[in-house]
Amino acid sequence: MAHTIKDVARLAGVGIATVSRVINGSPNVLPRTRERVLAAIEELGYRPNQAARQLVTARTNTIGVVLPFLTRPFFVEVLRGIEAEVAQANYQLIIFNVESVEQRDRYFGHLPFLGRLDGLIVLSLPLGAAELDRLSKVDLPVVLIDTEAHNLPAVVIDNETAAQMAVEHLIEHGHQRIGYICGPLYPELGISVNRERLIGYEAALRTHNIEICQDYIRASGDGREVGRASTKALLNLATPPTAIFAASDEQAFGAMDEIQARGMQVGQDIAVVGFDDLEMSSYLQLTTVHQPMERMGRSGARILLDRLSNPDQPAPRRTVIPVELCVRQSSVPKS
Amino acid sequence: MAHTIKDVARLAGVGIATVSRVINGSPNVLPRTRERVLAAIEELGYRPNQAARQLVTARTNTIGVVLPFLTRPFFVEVLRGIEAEVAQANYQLIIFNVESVEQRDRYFGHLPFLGRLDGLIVLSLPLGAAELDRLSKVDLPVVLIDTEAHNLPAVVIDNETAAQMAVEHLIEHGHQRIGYICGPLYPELGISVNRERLIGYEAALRTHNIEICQDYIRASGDGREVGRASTKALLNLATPPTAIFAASDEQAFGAMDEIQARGMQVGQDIAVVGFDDLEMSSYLQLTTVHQPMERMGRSGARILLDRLSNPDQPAPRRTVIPVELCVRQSSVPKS
DNA sequence: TTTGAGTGTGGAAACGTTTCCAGAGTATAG
DNA sequence: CTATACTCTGGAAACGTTTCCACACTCAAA
Repeated sequence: MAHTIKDVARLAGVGIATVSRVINGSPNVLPRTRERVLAAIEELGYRPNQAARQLVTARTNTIGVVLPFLTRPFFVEVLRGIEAEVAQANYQLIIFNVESVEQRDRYFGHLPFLGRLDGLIVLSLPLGAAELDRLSKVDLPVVLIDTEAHNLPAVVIDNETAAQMAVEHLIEHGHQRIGYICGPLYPELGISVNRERLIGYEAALRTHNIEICQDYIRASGDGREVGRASTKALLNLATPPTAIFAASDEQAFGAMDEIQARGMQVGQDIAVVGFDDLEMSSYLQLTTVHQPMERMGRSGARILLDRLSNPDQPAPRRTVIPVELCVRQSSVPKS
Repeated sequence: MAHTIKDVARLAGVGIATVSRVINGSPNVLPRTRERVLAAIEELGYRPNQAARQLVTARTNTIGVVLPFLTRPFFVEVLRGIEAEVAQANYQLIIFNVESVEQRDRYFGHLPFLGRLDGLIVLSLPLGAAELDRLSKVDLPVVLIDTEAHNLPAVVIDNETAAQMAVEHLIEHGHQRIGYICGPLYPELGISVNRERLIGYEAALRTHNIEICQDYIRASGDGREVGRASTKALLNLATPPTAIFAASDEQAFGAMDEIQARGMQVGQDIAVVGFDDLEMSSYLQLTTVHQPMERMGRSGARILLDRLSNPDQPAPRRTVIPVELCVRQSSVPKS
């Protein structure tokens, strides 16, 4: 059986309160007393029981993160940032992976993490009125990343402006017929980036008095293969676009696959711009909007941690992380 | 303030012990009593305090996973399998990401998770004598995935045999000069797959009386770019290999990059075989050893969970997950 | 010397559960 | 009608901490 604080107290010849003070770094302990206690702790290999500690302090030193599709690079990179920041602050990180509507509803319906968490990060998942309502009732500090909701602190990028920037880059390089490929505009889990980026795409065209052609907009599914299929459809049009803006790098990879499979040159014959800047994108020379994913994770985690150590101070309502366009050969071929 | 079991008991007009019995599904409760209690729980929105529960039961309902490089696809896929299985069993999952030797030593030196976990999964990280010693002292159930250690249950694949199979596939298709590219044989964290796969590579050659040429073996770093560099070195040899076996798909992608950059055809001019079977590998038509990553995660998690619910029954010492070779055009061009 | 503040310490209450134990009630067998 | 067994229930102990409170002591000021 593991030792308790009483064993330590007895061995050190002090009271349990003093041991507790030593453990928690209270200043009011005589140096020689502290040393005796530390020696006893060392000798017994004593470890404070976390459950007992939590029970009395009502803190768990744990934060949770709910995220969709643990497997997709974007979410993993953000998670990595969160993990780094959380570990550094000596908190634990519990993850809840959501891959279906039922799972999401299970988590937000039952809130199974309720007693176990000091705070929660929700990544990319939009929260509906029901979820917000339930969350607000239990007063658990929440921070959102890559999604927004009334009144909750959020770390986001400006998808509209970023997309507009990407499309304007294409326009500046002489393109007038620009396709947009993305995943479903209204996906099951309600993730809205594809919609927001569509708005930016349309804004760029409108600004330059280019007519918006519905045939150039293909919103179907996620992933590389679907991106390739969408591109195939675009290139089979009577008047195909000369440039393609993809709402994700994975889709853009698919576009490049299709272009190359047709014996055409990416950048030369058809320009491609993506969104995310995955590790592979620079290898493939894909022009893309760089999202600082790890930084978004760190930023969100930090906001939550700050709020935990400083409960009265309000968290910043909305933190916009700047993005930038990485211009590579897929849109501007080397001369 | 949140309600306690006492509030529920008072409202339902029963004792706290009865409420506890209802919560924990004890059979000896009169149906109408149970209903009164459930109604009270519902009305108050009562949730049992986890810390109090843990304190008295000495169980946390949480398992931890220590894994390196949260960002690499292989580890993420395995983690996903673990998460799925753990969530299904109504356990929480705490993750500890290790990206440096210091971090690993911090985790295994202090075992900061000690009081918070019912069990631990170690993914891919080899454990030294010191770590094993410490772990055995604290009697925390441990399961290893993709790594092995004296006496601890482990879920692994047979890297040697798998590599041998991959190389023999190349030999059968007429290749005699076969290169092997991989990450460092003795990396910082001690991960040993590259070494094991090298042994399989050598065994295949030896079996077919092919001389092992040290120039054909390039162990440098991880990732796609390094794979490309290794391939460049191989192809610049006076007598370059006609086939390349890469210890990871990421490395194989780099090899394909370099081959294509030289205007040669993958599969036609140089054959490439990888290891992992990432999502992208089928798109790129890469022949590769398929590792059922998610399944490995699930399998390891299940072994741990079984052991937790059944402490006396010994866990299977070594579970070997079968792998298979996925033959695609990178080694056998379509005719 | 007395007062007062300040420092170091220990005992005990409190946190919210689970579970042991005992008791009340009911049904069954002798 | 009593003895026995079984079911349902409630009180209270126990889990291992933190923290409140009280006490003893030291030292400086009055």
